[in-house]
Amino acid sequence: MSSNHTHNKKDQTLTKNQRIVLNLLQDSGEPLKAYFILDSLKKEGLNSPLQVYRALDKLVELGKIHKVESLNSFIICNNSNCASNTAFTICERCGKVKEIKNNNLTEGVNELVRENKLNITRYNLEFYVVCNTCKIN
Amino acid sequence: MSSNHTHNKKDQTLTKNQRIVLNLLQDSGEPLKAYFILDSLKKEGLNSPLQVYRALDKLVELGKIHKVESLNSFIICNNSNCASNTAFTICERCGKVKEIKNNNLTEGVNELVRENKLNITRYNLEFYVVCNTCKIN
DNA sequence: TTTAAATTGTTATAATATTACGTATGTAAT
DNA sequence: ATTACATACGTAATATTATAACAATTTAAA
Repeated sequence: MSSNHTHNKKDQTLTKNQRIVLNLLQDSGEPLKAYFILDSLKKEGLNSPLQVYRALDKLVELGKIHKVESLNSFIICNNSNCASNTAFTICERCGKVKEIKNNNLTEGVNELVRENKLNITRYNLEFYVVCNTCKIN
Repeated sequence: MSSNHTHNKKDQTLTKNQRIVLNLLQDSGEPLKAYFILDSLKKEGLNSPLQVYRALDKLVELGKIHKVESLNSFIICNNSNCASNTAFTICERCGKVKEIKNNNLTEGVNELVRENKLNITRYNLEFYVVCNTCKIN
């Protein structure tokens, strides 16, 4: 049983559907839409939207993936120990999405949240940008 | 021609469909979904989803309303001179949505954006909270 | 090993949003 | 006033995103 994916222990507890959806998102690195995932995994045995949505829901719950709300898409979490707080940059020109992690911006936001003593349980931040590649061109 | 709505000059340039959609969102103060708006305005002459979506698109473009992405809903802008940057709190218990404006949090975010010299053109921030009312109960 | 919880597969349908097309309207330049 | 242009309109059809309902099965734990 070899695989070109690196899984941690916790991945072993995923069900088959959850695992193949996670692998696809992992390999892609880009945000993918539910029905694209469905089409891509037909050959793996996924037949209905609900199978995809159920896997996605679970993976979001586990913090392994995130939903990019304004794109109706799902992306692998690139921050292994991230909580439910998410922050993304989305390039307005090319659509590229990056998860922002552990930088001044997210630290600053966390501090602001603490300072302001809002009862914030989690947040989702979407920053629209012109990415470096697009900026040059 | 009297009205219980307060309109500024610019509202005069809105078309009929745009105006009745704006008025509904204004009177409601809550985020409303497109098809709810459609149902509500049947009697005013709105017949198809597209009429609603076109009005909503224009109003978003004008900055008079905002889309709350994670709710697929639209809410009146309560900050008359706001740009395309938006920040909301969303109560996880009761669903109440408030636009955050001109407070420490948004000022802080603006400063972080400046400091980090990201090519950010606009942002949408959604903070999930337990609102004061729900916190008590 | 029996019970409870979670997951599965399937069908159907709900909810959200856009495409395509032709018509009408308002505005500005000729 | 007439043309040209952009914007908005109305309507029908369709695409996209997501969930409900139900029965069967697997899994984990007591």
